[in-house]
Parts: sequence; structure tokens; C-alpha cells
Amino acid sequence: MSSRQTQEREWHRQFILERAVTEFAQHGYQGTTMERIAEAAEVSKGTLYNYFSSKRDLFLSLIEWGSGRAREIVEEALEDEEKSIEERIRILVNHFMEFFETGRDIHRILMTEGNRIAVSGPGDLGPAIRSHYLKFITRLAEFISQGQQEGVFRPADPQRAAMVVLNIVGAELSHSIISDYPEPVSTHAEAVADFVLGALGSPVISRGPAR
Amino acid sequence: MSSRQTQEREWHRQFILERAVTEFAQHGYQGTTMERIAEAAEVSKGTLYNYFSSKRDLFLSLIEWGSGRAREIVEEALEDEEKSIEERIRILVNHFMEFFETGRDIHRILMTEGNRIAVSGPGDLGPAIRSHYLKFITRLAEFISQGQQEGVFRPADPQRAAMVVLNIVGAELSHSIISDYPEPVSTHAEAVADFVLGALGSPVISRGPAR
Amino acid sequence: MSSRQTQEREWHRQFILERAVTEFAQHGYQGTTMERIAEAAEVSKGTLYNYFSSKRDLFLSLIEWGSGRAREIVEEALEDEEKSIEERIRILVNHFMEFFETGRDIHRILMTEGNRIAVSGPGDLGPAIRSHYLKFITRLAEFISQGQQEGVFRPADPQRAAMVVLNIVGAELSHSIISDYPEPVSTHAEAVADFVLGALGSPVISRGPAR
Amino acid sequence: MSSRQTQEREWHRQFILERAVTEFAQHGYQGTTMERIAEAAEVSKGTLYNYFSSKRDLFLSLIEWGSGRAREIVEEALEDEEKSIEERIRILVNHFMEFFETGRDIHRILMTEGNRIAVSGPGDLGPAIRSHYLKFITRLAEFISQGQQEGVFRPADPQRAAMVVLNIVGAELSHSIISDYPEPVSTHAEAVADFVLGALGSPVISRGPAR
DNA sequence: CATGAATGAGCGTTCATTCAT
DNA sequence: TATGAATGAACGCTCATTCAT
Repeated sequence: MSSRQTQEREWHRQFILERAVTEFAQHGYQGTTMERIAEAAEVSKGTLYNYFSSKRDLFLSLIEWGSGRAREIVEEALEDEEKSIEERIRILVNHFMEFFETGRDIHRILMTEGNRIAVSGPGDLGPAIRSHYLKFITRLAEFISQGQQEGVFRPADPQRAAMVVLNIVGAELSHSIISDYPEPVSTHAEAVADFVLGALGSPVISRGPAR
Repeated sequence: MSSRQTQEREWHRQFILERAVTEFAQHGYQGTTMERIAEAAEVSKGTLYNYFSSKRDLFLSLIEWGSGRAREIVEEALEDEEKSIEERIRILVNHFMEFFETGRDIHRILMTEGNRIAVSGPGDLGPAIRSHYLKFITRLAEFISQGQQEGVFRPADPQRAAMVVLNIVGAELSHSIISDYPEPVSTHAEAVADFVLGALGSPVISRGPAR
Repeated sequence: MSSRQTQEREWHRQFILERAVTEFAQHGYQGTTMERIAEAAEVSKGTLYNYFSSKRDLFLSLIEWGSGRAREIVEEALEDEEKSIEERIRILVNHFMEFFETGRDIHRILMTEGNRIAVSGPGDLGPAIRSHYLKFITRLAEFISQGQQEGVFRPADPQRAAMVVLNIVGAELSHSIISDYPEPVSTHAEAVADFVLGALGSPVISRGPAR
Repeated sequence: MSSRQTQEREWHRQFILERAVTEFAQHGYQGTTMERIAEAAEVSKGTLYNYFSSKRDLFLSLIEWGSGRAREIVEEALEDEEKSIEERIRILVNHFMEFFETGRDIHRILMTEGNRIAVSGPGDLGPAIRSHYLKFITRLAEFISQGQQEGVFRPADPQRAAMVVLNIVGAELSHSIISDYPEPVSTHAEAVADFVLGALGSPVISRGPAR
């Protein structure tokens, strides 16, 4: 097969994934039909199976892709050792918020469906997703641990703290849905970061409009 | 119909709901079949339809019941005006943690399935659930608002803050699932309360083993 | 469940099997759809699954039923020790021919589909069918072995001989299909028995119209 | 188009057929996919359709080819008028057994799938196959008829007798499958011939190890 | 001519719901 | 009221066939 064909095949695969994300985000794993995905991706049902061996495979590919992107965000935000710990947390939240804007759907899946499926999903999706989740959490926990050693954060189980950070960020997503406000979610990145830093124990000096 | 018959009917209905909770918690809304619920409730499939007009109705009844119980917890914890704001938050978290222990399933549904379905569930479960959610959040937001006025909490959008509180508590649930630790979740109520108070802006003086 | 209900359920199951036989006989295992069986049995597709867990299960039940009936025929024909060996073979062939008349379809399945599937069927039907086949062949082989010891039949591998007998009887089925003759297959039982006895080595003295 | 091109095209066609035989033999008509055939023939799926207009056409070509080869065997074995009738039957059986060895697959198809499809196959394969079958049977019947006139065989419907011969040979195939013995089928050609001659009414004087 | 991506009708199977008993 | 057999629409998935390259 020529390289160009391989390339195009990969593009097409990506395209299908991108369209599928929205469906899964809106209807959940079980509620999303291959038929709908096919329509959303503007291909026939059969074509889906030329790219993914099953619905499960498609969904897992999507989780992998999404959690990969999320890990990149964490990495990019945390790796710059020149910046202060607090600064880096703010950047992390910021990047996450922006990721929401463009990848709001994939995040929603990661947060809710992933959470539920990690418990006892159909076709044993659980372990696979849980593993992606853990890689993600672990990196964040390491950073928090470092912050604790430097005295910036108060002592607490780093993994629990990482989970808390993740869920506070997720709370903003829920809030945006419930409140149905018009402005981009990332507008509130500062406010969210305040909650995160507060939870981790850092003295909060909000730089947002409040106060 | 005699009052006693009415009473028994109501008991039976409750019994079915209690058995259904576990199923929904384990398999999600779509993944739970009426067949399974019937078996779990030790009745026939047909009987289910004598008590609930549809699967949707059954699930909604369950959400209503669960979120009702959750609202009671919030109310009980927050109403005692003799206690300090911070004290009441700690009690709230404590009660929630205990609710997890006994009603872990209903909570899991409220947190994950509820969250997802609130967006765009099958058969338009969304609006109904969202309304329950809001009543719940609103009460918490009122209390936080009061705390802010009293200067105990730092200023922030109270509804957003309420959502953050809820999600921090939810984080512990996720953490317990991921970490698969053996002790009761409520063991960690103190640690969770610390995160909550930190996020809300209260100066944290942990009374747990840390420090 | 009352005994009458159980009884009726069993009848219904039998009825479905009887209707299914024709379909499988005409279109083979893979060529027969559950839809067609449902139509033939005058029920909905879903009902089929109230009685059989899968297409495979339905087919296997049918094979079991048919091969059970066939074994009974063999047993009935061969057990009467008062009759001569040759006489019993003639009775056997006769009964088989009559079985064809009423159960032509099940026989066709046993002969052709069974044969093919025994090799490498879909969903590993092979071993199950092969086992039924063997019980059947073994009883016949025992009888032939006895005949050989009594000097009525010439020496030969009894199992091979049993297979030959079965296939000669089967040949008549093929012949009736190819020639498309109008009279009942059992009309030719004598002629078929002559072939069988000849093959087994008994001196043939046909009592049919030939000679 | 040059003759050489035509030639090569024909070769390629043959090659595909030879590879397809194995697939059809193992999985049956319906159970064999064009995908599998393409893989087995080391071409793409599309190419298959350059040589055969449809799966049906491919299968029919294969039946034609196989039954042609079978007819040749019959012809070769029976035409040598110098040999005795009995001798020629033994040669026929022998050749058939050898044909099994090299063309076991095509035979299996002819015997089982062919048999079933002859009745009412998908896409009306029936009549076409039946016609091949008849040509084949008819030649054998003629020979048997001759044997009967010469008094070597007892009187019987020649076509029925031909069918019986064919099925006895087929019995050995079934037997080899059921018994799963290791030696080549042709090892037992003598034994099979004994059964055939016995069935046709010839006095059996086995030349095999038995007696 | 060779390819393999695209197609869509059709398959086996599931399950919420109905209804005669 | 309680039952569970019957239903049929809808699902995930397969595969013979087409066609642009």
C-alpha cells in the first residue's frame, strides 16, 4: 500500500473518531448505536467495521486518544520547572479548560462514561479504561507530592488529591451544563484554579474579578 | 381500597426500588434490563408494570427517592444553626460519606449516570433529573453564600462552589473504586472535609492523622 | 408452574421443532434464518428465543430429537431376538423407509447437514453431532457383528459395515429426489433391503418384483 | 488478446478454483466467504470478480470441474472392455478412493454440499448441480445395466443401483471422518469394493486381508 | 487487469412492553 | 393483582458486490 493511501486511511480513521466522540458524549456507550456513528461520520455502517473491529474497539480507541491528549496537557503544564508550583497548577487548569472548549465531548466521556464503565462496563471495558485513568492520575499525583514536599501544599494522600483536582475541574463542566451559561468555559479558569489551589491547601490569593 | 392495602402497595413499591438501585448502579440505565430488576425484586416482569409505568418511570422514581434522601442529608446537616459553618460542612461531608456506605449505589447513580443523563439521556430523562439536581445544589449554594457573607468562605459563585463541594465528595468515591481500598469510605470523611473546606477558602486545620 | 402449563410449553416447543425441521432440511443450517423458522412456526422471532437459547441450540435440539427417534427405530427393529438376523435387517430398512415418509426432513438433515457439520461446522456443532452419530452407528455395528459371528454376514469391519448400511438407505433418499418419482419411498423398501443384505454378504433372494 | 494471455488467464482461473475447493469443503457454500477465497487464492476480492461473475458462479464452476473429473474417472475405469465387469468395478472404486486422496475436498463437496444444494440451494443452484449429478449417475447406471444383462449383477433398477454404489463409496469417506483413522482412505479400497460388489449382487470373494 | 475501500441488505439476538390467564 | 409467554423494533455485526484508482 502506498504511503499516501496509508496516510489517508489514518485521516479517515481520525475523522470517524472525532465524529463518534460527540455521539458517545451525548448518548453514552450503550446509548450510542453504530448506525448513528455511521451517520455522524458520513459513512455506511459497514465502513465503520473497516476501521474498527467492533463498537468496543472504536470506543476504546477513542478513550485512548482522548486520555493520551489529556496526559499531554498535564505533561506540558507541569514539566516547566522554571515556574512555581502554584503557577503550574494554574496553567494546568487553564489548559484543561481550553481542552474542554475544543474537546468538551471527549472530556465528558472521560469523566462520566469512563467513570461508570471503569466499575463494571459491558464487555469488560473496565480494566482497559481504568489503566488509562491511572496513568493520568499518577502523573498528577507525583506533581502534587512534590508540591507537598516543598511545603506549597498541605500533606494529604497525593492520589486522593489528584482525584480531587480532576473532579473540581469536572465540576465546572457540570456547572456549565446545569447553568447553561453562554460564555466559554475557559473564561472561568481562574475561578476554578482558585478552588483547586484552595483544596490543595495553598493560601488562596485570587487574581480573578472576585475581590 | 383499604388503607392497609395502600400501605402494603407502597411498601412493595419501595422494596422494588431498593432492589433496582443495585442493578442500575452496577450496569447503568441502558445496561439494566427489566428482567434483571424483576429477578432482583423477586417478582415477575409483569408485576413491575403494575407499580411503574415504564423503565423510565422506575428509574426516575429512583432518582427522586435518592435525591430526596440526599436533600434530607444536606438539610439535617446544615439546619443546626447553633453549630459553626465549618462544623456544619464537616457534618455534611460525614453524613454524605455514611450515605455512601449504606446507599453507595444510589450515590453512584446520582453521580455518574445522573450526571450523564442530565445532559441528554434516552427518552429525555434529562430535564427531570436536572430539576432534582438543582434543588439539591441550590440548598447547598444558599448555605455557602451564607458562609461567604459571614467571611468564613472566600467570595465565589455559590452555585459553582456547591458543585465543587459535591464533586470533591464524588472524587472520594472514584478514588475508592480506583484504589480498591478495603476500609469503609467514611473512614476518610475528615480528609475529604479538609479538601472541601480548603476549596471553599476556609483556613484548613486538619484534625485527621495528617499533621 | 402448573403441570398443564408445563405440558403446553413442551408441546409448543415440539411444534416449533417440527416446523423448523423442514426449513433446515430445505436450506441447511446456515441457509435457514430464524426469521423463516419463526414464520414457519407461526410465532415471532422473539418467541423462538423463549424456547431455545440460540439458533445453534434449536438445531442441536432437533438433531437430538431426530437421532433419538432414529435410535429407537434401530432398537425396535433389532431387539426381537426371535426373528432371524436377515429378517431383522429387512424390518430395520422397512422402518427406516417409513421414518423417511414422515420424517424425511429430519433424515435429510441427519444425512447431509449432519455429515457436513460433523466435519467443521459453524460454532463447533461438530462434536455434539458426531457423538449422536456414533451412538447410532455403534448399535447397528453391534448387530452386524453378531450376524457375522453367526455366519450370516461375511467378515468386515462392523463399524464400516454399519456406515455402509446407513448410506445405502440414504442412497434411496437421494434417488427419490433425483428421480422425482411419485410413489412413497417406502414402496422400495424391499429393493433397498436387497442392496443392504447383498452388501453385508448375505445370499440375496429378493422377494420383490425383480426376479 | 494473444493466445498466451488467454492461456494464462485460464491458468489463473484454475488456480483460484483449486484454492477455493478447500474453503468450500471446510465451511460449506454459505459458510465460505469471498474474503477467505481471495486470501486462499492470494488475490484481492475484486480480482475474484474478474474471473467469476459471482460466488454462485465460482461455486458452480467448481462443481462442474469436479464432477467433470469424476466423470472422467468413471469413464476411464469402465471403458476398458477387455476387463471383466467385476474387475472394472474394483478399478472404479480404486480410482475413486485415490481421487479422494488428492481431491478429497472436491468429493466432500460433491457428496454433501452438492447433495443438499441439489434439493433447493440458495440462488437456485439446485438444477445446475442436479444435471451434473445425473450425467454422472447415468454413465454408471449404463454400466451396471450391462452387468445385469451379462448376469454378473442381479436385476435391479440400474439408476438406484448406481446411487447405491456412489453412496457406499461415500460411506467410506464418512467412516474415515468419524473414525478419524490415520491411514489413507484408499487403503480400504478393497473392503469398499467388496461392499459394492455385494450390493450389486455379485458373489463376493474378498481378496483383502479378511478371510 | 488488480486492488481494497465503500456499501447496505440481511443476519442472530436482545429487551421493553403488552396481555390473556 | 400476579404471571410469564408473546411480540417486534432495534441492535451489533457480516459479507457479496461495486467501483474509483
